[in-house]
Amino acid sequence: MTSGVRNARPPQPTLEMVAAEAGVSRATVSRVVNGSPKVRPEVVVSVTAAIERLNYVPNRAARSLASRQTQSVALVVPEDMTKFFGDPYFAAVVQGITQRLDESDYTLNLLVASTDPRHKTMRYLRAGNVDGALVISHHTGDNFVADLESTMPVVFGGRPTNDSGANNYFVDVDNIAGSMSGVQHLVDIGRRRIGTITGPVDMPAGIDRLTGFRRVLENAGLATDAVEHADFTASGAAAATRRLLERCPDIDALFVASDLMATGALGVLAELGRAVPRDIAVVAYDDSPAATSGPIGMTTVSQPSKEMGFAMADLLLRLLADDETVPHRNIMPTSLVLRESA
Amino acid sequence: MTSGVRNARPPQPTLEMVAAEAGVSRATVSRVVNGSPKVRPEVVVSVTAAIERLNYVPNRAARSLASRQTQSVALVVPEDMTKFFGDPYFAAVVQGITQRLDESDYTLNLLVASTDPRHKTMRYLRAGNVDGALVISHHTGDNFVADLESTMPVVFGGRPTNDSGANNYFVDVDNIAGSMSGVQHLVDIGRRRIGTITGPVDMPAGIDRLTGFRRVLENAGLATDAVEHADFTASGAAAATRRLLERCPDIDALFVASDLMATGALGVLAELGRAVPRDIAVVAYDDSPAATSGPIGMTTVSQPSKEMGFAMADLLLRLLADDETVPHRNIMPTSLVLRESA
DNA sequence: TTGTACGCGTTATCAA
DNA sequence: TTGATAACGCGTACAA
Repeated sequence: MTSGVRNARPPQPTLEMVAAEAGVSRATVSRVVNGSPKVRPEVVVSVTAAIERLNYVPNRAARSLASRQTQSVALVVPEDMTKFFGDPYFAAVVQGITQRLDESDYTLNLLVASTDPRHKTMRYLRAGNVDGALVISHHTGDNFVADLESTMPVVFGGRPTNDSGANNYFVDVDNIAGSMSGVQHLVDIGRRRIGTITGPVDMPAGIDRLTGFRRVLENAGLATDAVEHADFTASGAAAATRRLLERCPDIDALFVASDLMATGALGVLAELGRAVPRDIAVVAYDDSPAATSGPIGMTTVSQPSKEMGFAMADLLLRLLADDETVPHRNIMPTSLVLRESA
Repeated sequence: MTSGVRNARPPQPTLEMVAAEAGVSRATVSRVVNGSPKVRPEVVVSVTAAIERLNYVPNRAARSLASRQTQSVALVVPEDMTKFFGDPYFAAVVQGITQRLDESDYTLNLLVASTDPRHKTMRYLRAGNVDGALVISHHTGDNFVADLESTMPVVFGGRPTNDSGANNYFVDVDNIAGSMSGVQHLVDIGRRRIGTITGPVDMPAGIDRLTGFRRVLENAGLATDAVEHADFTASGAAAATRRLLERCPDIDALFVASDLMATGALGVLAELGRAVPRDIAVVAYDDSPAATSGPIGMTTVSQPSKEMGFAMADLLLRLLADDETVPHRNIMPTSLVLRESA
């Protein structure tokens, strides 16, 4: 009932207190905490007991200040929250990352911000909050990454847009080959008027999947004009699909650059009474949960999103451990998964 | 090309360096950085210039160690990643939280972990990484919160399960009243055999929404046996719906405790050829994007999820600022949104 | 194997 | 208004 009681929290125990409790020096306690081999077993036992008794947990700020490392890494996502939460692709990547990190002592800091990535986020990063960074979903305009790389090890998910120096570390799939396999399937089942809903053309994944689309159609001697751009969201894809059908009402197949966008496209097709796959066959990209959660299972280009997250984290951890043998790029395989939509 | 170059990153500038650059003492630079009013304007200018020149950013560990605060708060979610990313409810809450935090100097640390919330997460929290914590989606078994509260200010999203002391701070809606409004609507439109798919019964939101369901039916003199429990996931709800329809094939209405679960239920109903709302009217809960993204718009109990996140963050920030006037609970309003499903 | 002593980069308390 | 100087809690040479 007394006001002010709220802030009357007991101070956390310190190394000093544990040392006193165990009757040794701070240094010895520190050694025990950090698992140094050169401590007498009996001392380890008594110190450990003291730690338990006091419920001691090392202070991270002090530890980080002294050791010059934080034992945590950041995942930087230059998108807004709704996009981040809306696309199952991100969920899969994050899962893979945390899975790898859970095997280590590192913790993850999620930095989702399109609004002002260069200021608040960069400040946070440069303030020594993390030892390294993972960057996914970056766009051509995101030049903050250059600054970042001069500060700490960085691993990209997806080929960086500024990969000129080829000194970047990244995990990716061959988006061109992936989309080619999907579009080729549409050709193989006899479709001749094929359209596409692309991702943003300021992102490698958007560009490359469009390139694959064009390449297949050119090889097959088909028209490549049925193209509409979207933004990797369901609503954006829905609008793009409407535009495309208005401009090219005769298409008999559609390659959509992500599962999430395909849900939007399929919604419009259903609304307009175009039967899938009979009237229009649809191939998507990702093989995320979105591919199977709708009324009609999507034929889609499967990429190992979760494994990519895992690989990114693994790469970064090895970088942080000064592993000299890590390869700069890790290109993972895609495969076409056949379901109902095509 | 030289190996080892990777780690040749320039050291971050320190207060000391800025002081030398500006020709003043560390203390003065510190004052400028922290916006102290008692520094000569001309000195402020020259120090600021030096800071710019050196691209200085204060080291957080050192600052945190000295000031005994971190300027960051945690959002603790005792669920696994898939659940967290799968439910739009969480997205909305996180959005609200970040929105409030963006107006402040605090940053957010997301801690999502059902696997081992008491060990790694609690350790992280107790290591002084954050000044306060937000807890959402907590279950009866989550007794780690007691420890947490003895360490730092905590604000809950949803009435805490151990709210005996009534000393907790939380933001919530009246789940009983909310669900009552939804179920009453089903009664009002003439439905007489009403079932429900509940949330987990170890969570207040699950329990209370079930209580509201029972209360309305009892008031109306209707049977309350058509109840199946689920876990706030689409697939869990789908399975529960199948069980319910097998046991009570005669139901003409269904109250589902969340929008996400309703997507699962609606899928099963469609699959089984039960027309909605004609054969079975459906009322859901949340009014998240999931309520309008499917083929049939959901009639649902709307709760201000984003605003709740905002309010939680606001409450915590005021607690951290030693605001004595903050109320312990903030109960926000719900409203029934009528769409096609009922 | 253990303890002493210094340094990590800031904040905060004094004097000046 | 400014500048020494002592914390803050921990890691780690170095010495014992």
